[in-house]
Order: sequence, then C-alpha cells, then structure tokens
Amino acid sequence: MHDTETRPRRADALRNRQRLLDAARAAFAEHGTGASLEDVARRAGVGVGTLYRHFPHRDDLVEALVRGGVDGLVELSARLAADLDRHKDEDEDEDGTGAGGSGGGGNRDADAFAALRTWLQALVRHALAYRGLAEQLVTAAGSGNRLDSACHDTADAGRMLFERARAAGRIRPDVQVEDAIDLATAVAWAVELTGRDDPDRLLDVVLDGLRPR
Amino acid sequence: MHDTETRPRRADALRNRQRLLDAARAAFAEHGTGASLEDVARRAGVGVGTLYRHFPHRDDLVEALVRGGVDGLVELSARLAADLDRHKDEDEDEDGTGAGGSGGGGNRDADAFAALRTWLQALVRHALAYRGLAEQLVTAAGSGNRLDSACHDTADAGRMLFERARAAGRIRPDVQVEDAIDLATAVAWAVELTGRDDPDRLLDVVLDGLRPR
DNA sequence: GAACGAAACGGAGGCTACCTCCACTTACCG
DNA sequence: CGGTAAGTGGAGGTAGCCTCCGTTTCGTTC
Repeated sequence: MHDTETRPRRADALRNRQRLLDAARAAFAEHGTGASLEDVARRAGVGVGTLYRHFPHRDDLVEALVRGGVDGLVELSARLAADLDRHKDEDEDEDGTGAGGSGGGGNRDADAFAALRTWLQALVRHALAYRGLAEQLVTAAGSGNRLDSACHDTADAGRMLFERARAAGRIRPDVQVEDAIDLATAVAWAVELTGRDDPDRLLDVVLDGLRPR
Repeated sequence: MHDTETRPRRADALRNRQRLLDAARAAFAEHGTGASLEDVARRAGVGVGTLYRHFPHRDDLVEALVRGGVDGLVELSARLAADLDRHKDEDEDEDGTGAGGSGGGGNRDADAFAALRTWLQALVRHALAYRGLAEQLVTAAGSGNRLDSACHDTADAGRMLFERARAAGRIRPDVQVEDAIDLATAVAWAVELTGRDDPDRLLDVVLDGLRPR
C-alpha cells in the first residue's frame, strides 16, 4: 500500500482554504460556475497562486462546493430505498402472498417509480444550485476529474433506485440509469438557460418517457 | 416607410464576407461555435476589424452558417404537413366517414405524431451540426439576437406539426411546443457532451413522454 | 484615365482571464 | 529560539475579446 501518511495541514492553509470556498460560493452564486477565478481569489483576500495551490482545476473548486449536495443525494437514495423495503415488508405481513414477480403488486411498484421520481427531482434541483453547474457535471462525467468521482457517487445512488423501478416493471427495457441521469441533467440545463420556473413539469415529461408502453 | 434604399455592397466586401463564412465553418467544425474569432479572421486572411464589421456578434456568424439548416427545417415541416393533408384526403375518399373528431382514426393520428417525430429528429441533428450550437440556440431564444429570429422560424415550423399532433389527441394537454423544442435541444446537448452515438434513442424517451397516458 | 468621396480594411492597443513559477514569508517542531 | 518544510503572493507570459481610427481600395463621375 502507498504511504498515505497525511500530516495535518498548516493552520493558515486551512484558513485560506475555507476563505476560498466561501468566496467561490459567493462568486459562483453571482456569476455561475464560470466566474473568474482571479475574482474568487480577490474576494478571498488571497493571491491567485494560493487558489491554484488549493484547487488546481476549476472542477476541484466546484466539487468541494457541491460535495454536500452529492452526499445529500446519496443519503436520499438510501432513505428512499429503505422506505421501499419497509413498505414491501408491511405488504407481505398484511396479505401474506409471496407473489413477488414483476407483474402484479400495484402499490409497491408505483412506489418504486415514485421514489425514482423524487430522487430525480432532487437531482435536478441539485444541478440547478449554480448557473453552469449542469454543464460542468455532464462534462466532468468520465473525465477522471475530481468532479467525475462525485458524478460516479451520484450515478451509483441513482442506480439503486433505478434498478428497483426496473425490477418493478416500471422502466422501458432499452433505457439505462445513465440515460435517466443525463436526461434529468439536460432538463436542468434547459430550465437554467430558458429561465423556466418549474423544473418538475419538464422532468415529468421525461419521467413518463422512461416508463414502458 | 423607412428608406430601405440598399445599394449593392462593394465587391471586396462581398468576397471577404464569403471568405469569413468559409473560415468560420471550418473553425466551428474544428473547435465548436466557441472557436476564437481571431482565428476565424486569420483563416479568412482578413483583419479582425473586418470580421467585426461583417458580423458584429458571434451569433451573427452562427446565424449565417445555420440559416440553411433552419430553412431546411421550415421546409421539412411544410412538406410533412402537406403529406398529412394528402393522407387525410385519401382516407376520406376511401371510407367517406366524416368522423373528424380527435378520438378515432388510428392511422392518421399516428401519422401526425410520426411527422412530429421525424421533424424533431431533424431538429436534433441540426442542433448537433457544430459543437456548442445547442447551447447557442437556447441562449439566443428570446434575446432579440439575429439567431433569435432563426429560433422563431424554427419554433413556428415546429408548432405547425405539434398542433396537428395535439389535435390528433397524441400530445399531453399540459405540454407546449416550446417544451418539445427545448427538450429536443436538451437531448442534442446531452448527446453532444456525453459523446453518445445515437441521438434518437434519448429523443424517443422524450417523445414518449410527450404523449398522453 | 485622373481625381474624388464613400466604403471597407487592418491591426495596434486596452481589457480581462487563465495559469505558472519562484523568491519570499510563516507556522510548527524540537 | 532557530531551522525548515509548507505555504503565499503576484508578476509575467499567453490568449481571446472588441474598438478605434489612419490607410487603402472601389466605383463613380467628368
């Protein structure tokens, strides 16, 4: 194994890192993820060199700001999946049929899709946190970036719900998680650029499209 | 009325304009619509000043390059609509029922939707002509740009087919043409950035979502 | 075919942003 | 304290944007 011996960062470094994050949050909120990095450094009261030391690429900065949101999505997915299991157990307790197959149980199947829906809505909201973020996210996916790993986490979280919905027979057979996530992100992008007010209507169209006919 | 007395452009101006368009086509093909305008001027063997004289904004250049495609979309829409009318007449000749209402005639209704599908596929292909074009297009829509008018033309062309499909009962009541066009463009965007090979599969998901349940 | 005015040209120059590099400062440890 | 690795800052090179205006060229008129 590699020597991952990591001694604690110096106090000033920690302080500056935090200042940079705060400054970036403000700058991105104002100008989108494309905001000037020199401006970020200026707001943080720090030289550009320091910024690039802490965050070599813009994506690293974006990742740090978005990390919390990603964790939230992962957590949400876990919670929704757990709810699904709980309801499933209750169903079995209540009527004892071991019917199981992908054809029948209306309520539970509907819930699997509803859970996916809830999660994808959250994903869209997440991608709308900053202007330009949606683009940043799709671009990062598969680029080995720091942001890329965030995308992986998101994709895994989504997959869990997606496969349950699929097992419940609520997903077109020719569609993959990646399709669902990319479409949701694309919806966020469209909403962002056209200044629409309700992301969910567009997303509902996509969601309907995910279902089999 | 205004004095729109327009005397013919000078020969060198015409020549340079053409060179700029050729250069831009090449540069955009290579680097997307975000290509360096100085590079475009260089390729055209012309000073930047000349470029900006002919095309004050990047959008003007994009619009000029894309005009042909837009006209194609308008034409396609007209042709598809005409075909729809022709088949409708034939149906009436064949079985004489004036049933008309939006509920029944399977074939004709399906055709109205198929026509919309064909057209939206063409729209996606159009938005994929250059990297970055999809974004350019949604951004321009509603900005009074030169490109904006191209978007209007496109939207009008789409509306014609869309409303026929709606009249045939093949469209969810809560969806508008703009939604369909924006979603198609968003699909183009996603395809562009994720490097997918077949735009039509993603688009089919969206198309299914446009239909009522 | 020379001369003239309008039209068109070109590119220097002033911005802003990106990112690197390295001489300098500073926190931490002994 | 003093040594040193860790951290800092910002000058400077590159590139792209767009404007401005002195110079060139076209087309016309006599």
